[in-house]
Amino acid sequence: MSEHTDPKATEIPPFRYSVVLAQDIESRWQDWWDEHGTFETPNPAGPLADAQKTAERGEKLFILDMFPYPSGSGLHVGHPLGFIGTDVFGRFKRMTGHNVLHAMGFDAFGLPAEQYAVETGQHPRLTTEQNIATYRRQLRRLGLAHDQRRSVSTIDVGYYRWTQWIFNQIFNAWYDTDLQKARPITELLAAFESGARSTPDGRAWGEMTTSDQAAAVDDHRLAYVSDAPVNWCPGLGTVVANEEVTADGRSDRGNFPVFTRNMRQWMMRITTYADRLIDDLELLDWTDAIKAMQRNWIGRSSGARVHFASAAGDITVFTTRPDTLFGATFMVLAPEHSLVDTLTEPGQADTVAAYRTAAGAKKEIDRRDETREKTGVFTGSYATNPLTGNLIPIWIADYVLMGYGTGAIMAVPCGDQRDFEFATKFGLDIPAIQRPPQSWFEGHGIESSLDTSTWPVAFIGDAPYVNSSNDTLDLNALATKADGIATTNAWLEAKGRGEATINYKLRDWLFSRQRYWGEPFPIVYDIEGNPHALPDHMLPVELPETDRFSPRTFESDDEFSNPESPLDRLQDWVNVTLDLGDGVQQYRRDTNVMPQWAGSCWYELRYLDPTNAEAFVDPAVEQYWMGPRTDLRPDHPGGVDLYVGGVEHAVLHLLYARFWHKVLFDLGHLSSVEPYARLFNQGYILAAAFKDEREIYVDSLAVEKRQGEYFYEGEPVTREWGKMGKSLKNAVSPDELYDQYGADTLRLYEMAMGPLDASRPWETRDVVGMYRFLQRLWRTIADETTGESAVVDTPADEQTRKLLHRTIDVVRTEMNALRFNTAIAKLIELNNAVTKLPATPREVAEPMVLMAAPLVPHVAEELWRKLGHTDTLTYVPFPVADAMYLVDETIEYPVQVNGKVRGRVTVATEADAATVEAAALADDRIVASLNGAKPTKVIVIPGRMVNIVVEDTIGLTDIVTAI
RNA sequence: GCCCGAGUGGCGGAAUGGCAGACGCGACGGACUCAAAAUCCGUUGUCCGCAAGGGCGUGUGGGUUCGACUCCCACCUCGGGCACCA
Repeated sequence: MSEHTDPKATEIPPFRYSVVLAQDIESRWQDWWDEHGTFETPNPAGPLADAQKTAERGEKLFILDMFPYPSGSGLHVGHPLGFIGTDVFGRFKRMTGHNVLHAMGFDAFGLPAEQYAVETGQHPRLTTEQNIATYRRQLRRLGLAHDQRRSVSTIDVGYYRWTQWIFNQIFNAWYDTDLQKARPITELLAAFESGARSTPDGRAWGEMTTSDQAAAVDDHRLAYVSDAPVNWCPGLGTVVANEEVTADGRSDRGNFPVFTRNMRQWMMRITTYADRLIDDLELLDWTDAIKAMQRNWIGRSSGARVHFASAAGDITVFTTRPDTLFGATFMVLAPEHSLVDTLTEPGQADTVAAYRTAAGAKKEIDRRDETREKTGVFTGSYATNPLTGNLIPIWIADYVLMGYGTGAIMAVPCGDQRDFEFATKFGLDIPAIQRPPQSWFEGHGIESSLDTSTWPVAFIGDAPYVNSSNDTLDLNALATKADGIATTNAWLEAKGRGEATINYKLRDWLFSRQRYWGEPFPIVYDIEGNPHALPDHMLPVELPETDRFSPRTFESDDEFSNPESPLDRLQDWVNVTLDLGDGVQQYRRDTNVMPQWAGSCWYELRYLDPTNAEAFVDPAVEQYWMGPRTDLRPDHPGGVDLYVGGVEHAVLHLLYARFWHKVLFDLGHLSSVEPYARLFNQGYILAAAFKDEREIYVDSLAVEKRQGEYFYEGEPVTREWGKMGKSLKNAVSPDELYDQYGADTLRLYEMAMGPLDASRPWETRDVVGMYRFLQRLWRTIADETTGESAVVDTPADEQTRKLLHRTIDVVRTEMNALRFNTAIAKLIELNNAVTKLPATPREVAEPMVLMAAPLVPHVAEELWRKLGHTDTLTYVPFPVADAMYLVDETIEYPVQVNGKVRGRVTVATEADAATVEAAALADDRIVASLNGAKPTKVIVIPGRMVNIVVEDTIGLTDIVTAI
């Protein structure tokens, strides 16, 4: 001690776990792991193969994070929550005998990267690569145990070459509805040629022109060019998928208006997979919430198509209640329905035209302002109800949507609330066709009556039919809705007036974008405009270099502008001379690019075999990592063992990726039916955000708190909680935490603040608690003055040993279940107990370091070294509790009287119920509590507790009054 | 409107039929220091009580049970998703 010369110099011991020491430990171990390839995971075959190592490491386990989009603002502490969680789990599993595959790539094509590049005037490749470098640096400092050799980016030519290859697989496939699977298009062609399959118009194949033949085949492709209504977004200068349009008709990126326009675009026939995408959800270990969102998005409903005769020919409607057809008294078409022009009588032409214009314009304004008041106009025409033979008026109204069903409905006003409101407003007939139960009338406070003019609302449900018969069909005697539907469907089919069908909300996936920063299509068009997939040896089609990468955008409300693809400007690139088997010819390249979702549809597969130049993945490698685990469950679908990511991808990414995976499975390229066997949604990190009086967010870091009020530059601001991020100006960078505490503290805090699937508010001031714990843990094992090990080789006392083994037991269970917050609490308890010992016994120190290792790997490695070990602890077996120390010789039983704990007794562990009961009744405090009252019943739960039931509570009341 | 999920101290949270509030933050008290920071030790749901001890307490109201934060019914509040889907 030299306090006489410079007291301050000696105040902090030289080897205390300070942030300086933490940073030193962390950078040294990160370098060490890299140098030693610690986290390199062996494959069973291919370039990364090491059969011996694969066997040694144990059972395979594939852990996956939703890979990040490298944005220009870098990481904030909310991003790595899931990454840390999977890292802790992966490290734990490595120590319990698993060959863990864990890698991290980048989803780097797409609109935001391009927008960022446009804003900064730099080429998107440059900005994207810079952003990736920033992400890599920030992620590396977290000490994540990723196999760096497997880190792929969707923008790598070696990656998107295979994205293009997969596109061609999909293009060259069709869906066989009999076999319910995709098959190569060559098999369809063969079936047409042989006559096994009849052509669309019944002509013999040989009599068709080449162009007609091509069209017949193209009509079946799973990727196809279609001239159909799409979502045109002038503000972005591109079309977007249905899934990218918000409920109020705007783009989810940029919030620009979106217009429905017919355009020639690439589509993917995802609708053919609708049933399998719903049904196979059963096989997945996903939350019910996500499954419900997917089911809801696909929107399967069974019903019937019914054909109504009219002057313009048959009009087909879709209904889920064909049994209510007797009550259909009018028909409503969507304003955009193709038969509206034909059906409109001259006298109604002006009214109808005006309504259609207004309905079209309505899409441009914010739909939230729309009132729910029904509007509509009569066309002047009538259709025939096939059951009643009655002529029913045909109306148009915007409550009928062109995009669902057939864009036309039969209106049953007594049984559908919307139709009821419409009929009421326009004075149309509302005959009752069901007798609602008495309770329904009572619930609405009206007399039971079939006079619907007394009804306040439509009746929807199962009830006896009335007025539901004609000469050949009678529903009136049927008991249930199911019977009514089946009977009506049979009648419709027999008469050729309809058929049972299943309808879906899901639409085909609009797959092309008129932007620069994406995968080019591996497609060229011949002089007749027919698309041809480029053969494998012509892949990749590299994204051409240009400095004119900005898309042509338009005024956001310029509905009738037309998209201009940036690639269209590169005519030298567009026009090519190729030999595709028919001799050298002129072709034009497709100038669209794929949507951002393309690259994320299959990245997990490329992690498996990132350097394979012959195939997108080696089948043996895919089988090893993704093959169905029928040892776990007979119907296991295969796929990633644990997929962790945010709930925001519940529909888009997860639906698209499942679709591609199933196509590749059908075509024989994969052994797994589903890509992600288990999905875990981590919560968000929330942070306080502050708004000034203009409702504008202000920089959270500059907000001051005074007496419970918040101020920004002296002005009062209001606080709210939101997802951490740039837009709310409340992002906390991990760099700040590295500087203040180090990465281990950040990791530990993020895991300790709550369950992984719950959102939680970020509180920088709480972080210090985990920092203090690491200091105490360090001090338990290392001498703060010398930096040497402080553990002793004398055995631990019995009590400490028991605590250790109980901790091991719980920590193992909790880590397996991804409950890291409770595992951490147990480790803190153990360490706090050990702190009170005169010295730390090695038999406690070593397991404690190993248990902490998945959570705080850097400091754990350092302590492991201090304990005399020379290699990384990454593959050291995780401690196993000795059952011997999990039981005590005696147990303390809480003793309740009428459910309230009044005392406790200690008895031998093996004591039987009678002994425990006797001990409880003999306890002084219990005797006092009973105050002479006779127990009517004594419940002894072995190992748990005793409850004494006293019916006569006079004794107890006496005690209370005595006090 | 429909479909999910959640309501526990000042705060984050723990306990999934058996001792409510583990662990952490904050707060309060103490040690060290000239002092402060850092660190360490102790107390901390709430009310009554000098204390021993007791009352109350998991959004609200019922129910099941020897026993309910936990299970059931109804309601309230908050968060998320879908939304004129025929």
